[in-house]
Amino acid sequence: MGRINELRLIARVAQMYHAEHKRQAEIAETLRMSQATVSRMLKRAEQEDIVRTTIIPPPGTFAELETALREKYRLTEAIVIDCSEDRDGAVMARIGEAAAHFLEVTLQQDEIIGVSSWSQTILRMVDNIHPLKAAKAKYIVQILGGMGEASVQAHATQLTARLAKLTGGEPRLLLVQGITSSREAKLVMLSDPVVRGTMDFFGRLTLAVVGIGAVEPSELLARSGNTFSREELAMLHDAGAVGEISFRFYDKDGKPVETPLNERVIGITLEELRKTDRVMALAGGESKTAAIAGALRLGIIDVLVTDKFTAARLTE
Amino acid sequence: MGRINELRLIARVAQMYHAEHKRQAEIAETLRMSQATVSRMLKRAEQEDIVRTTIIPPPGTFAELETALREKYRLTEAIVIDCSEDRDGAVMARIGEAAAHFLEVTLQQDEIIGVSSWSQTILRMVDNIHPLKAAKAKYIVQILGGMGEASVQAHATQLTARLAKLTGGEPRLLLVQGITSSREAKLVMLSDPVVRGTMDFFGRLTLAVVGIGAVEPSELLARSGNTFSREELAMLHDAGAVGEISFRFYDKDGKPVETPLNERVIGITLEELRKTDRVMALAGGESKTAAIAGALRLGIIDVLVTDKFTAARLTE
DNA sequence: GACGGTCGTGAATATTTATGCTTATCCAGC
DNA sequence: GCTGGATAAGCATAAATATTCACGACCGTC
Repeated sequence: MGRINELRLIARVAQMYHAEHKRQAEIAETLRMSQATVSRMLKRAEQEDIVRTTIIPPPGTFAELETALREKYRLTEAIVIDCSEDRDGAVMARIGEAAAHFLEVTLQQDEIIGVSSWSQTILRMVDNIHPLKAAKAKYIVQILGGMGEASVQAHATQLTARLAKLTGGEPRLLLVQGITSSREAKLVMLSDPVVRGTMDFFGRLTLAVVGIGAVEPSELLARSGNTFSREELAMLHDAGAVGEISFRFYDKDGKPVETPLNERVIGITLEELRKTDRVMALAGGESKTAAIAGALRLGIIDVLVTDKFTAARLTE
Repeated sequence: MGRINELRLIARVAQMYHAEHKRQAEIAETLRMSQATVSRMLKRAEQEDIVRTTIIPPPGTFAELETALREKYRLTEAIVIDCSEDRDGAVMARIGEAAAHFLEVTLQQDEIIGVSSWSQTILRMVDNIHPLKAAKAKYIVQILGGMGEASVQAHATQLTARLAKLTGGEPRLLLVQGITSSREAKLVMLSDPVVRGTMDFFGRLTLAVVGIGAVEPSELLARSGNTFSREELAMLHDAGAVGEISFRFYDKDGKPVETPLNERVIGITLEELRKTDRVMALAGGESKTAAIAGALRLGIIDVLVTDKFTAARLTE
């Protein structure tokens, strides 16, 4: 009896507020009640489902997949990009682009950014960064040594330097092999004060941008030439390794896989990544699905940028 | 290219804000941007139609009709009530109930309320007023003399007194005939200081609650007995009178109709009503449609309470 | 390549909204 | 009929949100 009149009034208040864009104080005056009452009525309007707010995701975005990813893997943020097909080149480009935009918008003053500089996807990200959007980074730190021959290494260096320039930061390069030939060789490298200087930043990063690699013999071999021995590959495989970040391996449950190989890598460790404020991972593609799933279970990734097909597989 | 990423982010912010009920400051922190930017993004989300707010009128309410009425007749407020059929008794009861609720909610401290105390609908309103809702009225003023025989007059007096009691105000009665037998008789009545005292309030009302009467010989005669002469009725008719408020007549365009009858009425004038802060009219029913339409065109009514059928006819 | 206009930003601040507190009333149970 | 707890209101004020401001970068013209 009284309820219908009450609801009518609430609906009217909601209409004035939401549709006619009147201030609560104005509504209160028109309807001769206090602003507090109007505020409370608006709250009730939501409870009674008289006003309903719908979020319509813009076409080409995948809010649902993102939410599912965030919730399943406890991410701060997930970015899922559209792509017509699984073709790797296109996917990487789109991931890089989205990551670039996100980075630009969320970049803070004086960040210390670590970048895993040999990933193709990260390269695409740097390609797409719009030079400087107000905030300036402090240092751009290369968090993994170079790969393969000198000319390829130069690429990595350039990427880091370019990112540094675009963000206004100072580059901190790691001019050594990412994977040394032996434990001893690594120790020699580490004796270089410049190398140590760069590596000192690993524990002080405010943001790390990393790629995720799959553990498939073919891929690893293709990428790194003969850096891995047949035994090492077998060892990784036996230990259940499914992927790597900065050549630190882990299994499908997100448990780090310790092998002697660790001793040969010059790059950030998973522990150091864990201590980093924000870790942003860029990866997509069918072949990397297991690697990404494992990486997410490590619990060190805050932001994932991937494609819709991979996202769908990850949330299954 | 960049736009899709931008929209994605806006949608994400909108989701966090509207669906997850996070504060802007919290969103800003999560996404490493300023609260100002979040606020701006939310505004853009509305512009881009990424968030859409819908007001769902509760069943049994008629927001559209109300809006149409408000706009067509420039009302502050229109209240349209549901009723299954045009049966007058039921309609009056519902109108009275709705008016009572509105009055309760919008009643201010120390109002001086004028009430046209012989309308059946207003009687139903008073019946439905929930005794006192915080605010107390100052005076309840009877704005039209009594009608017909003494026993009926007592009714009117009681209504005013009851409303006074319910609202905590002091009643100001008008213990005279609403329509005197002649101009001279009226002057005699007006010489009574008590009557004058009540009438002095007519110009100081903060709220007037009035009924609207149709000009149909049958109805007028039925209601008022033989108070009108055949000549007067003819005069009203010739002048195009379609309705009355407090026995002040007007035509279909909302132009007051001046006849010698005016000289015999003891009650508030249209001019006095015009000066009143809020004038609330209660009326519904097929037969009163023209009278209501004319009344609304007078431009003195702020709030109309009516039924859905009448509202529909009025907005045609 | 310098110049004015536009745009977008964060910090500070103004405005608007939500809420804690107090009071008054109502209702249920005694 | 009286008391205790619940409810709802307004006021004052805290909290949240919008806007102003000043500044720096970008862009198209000269």
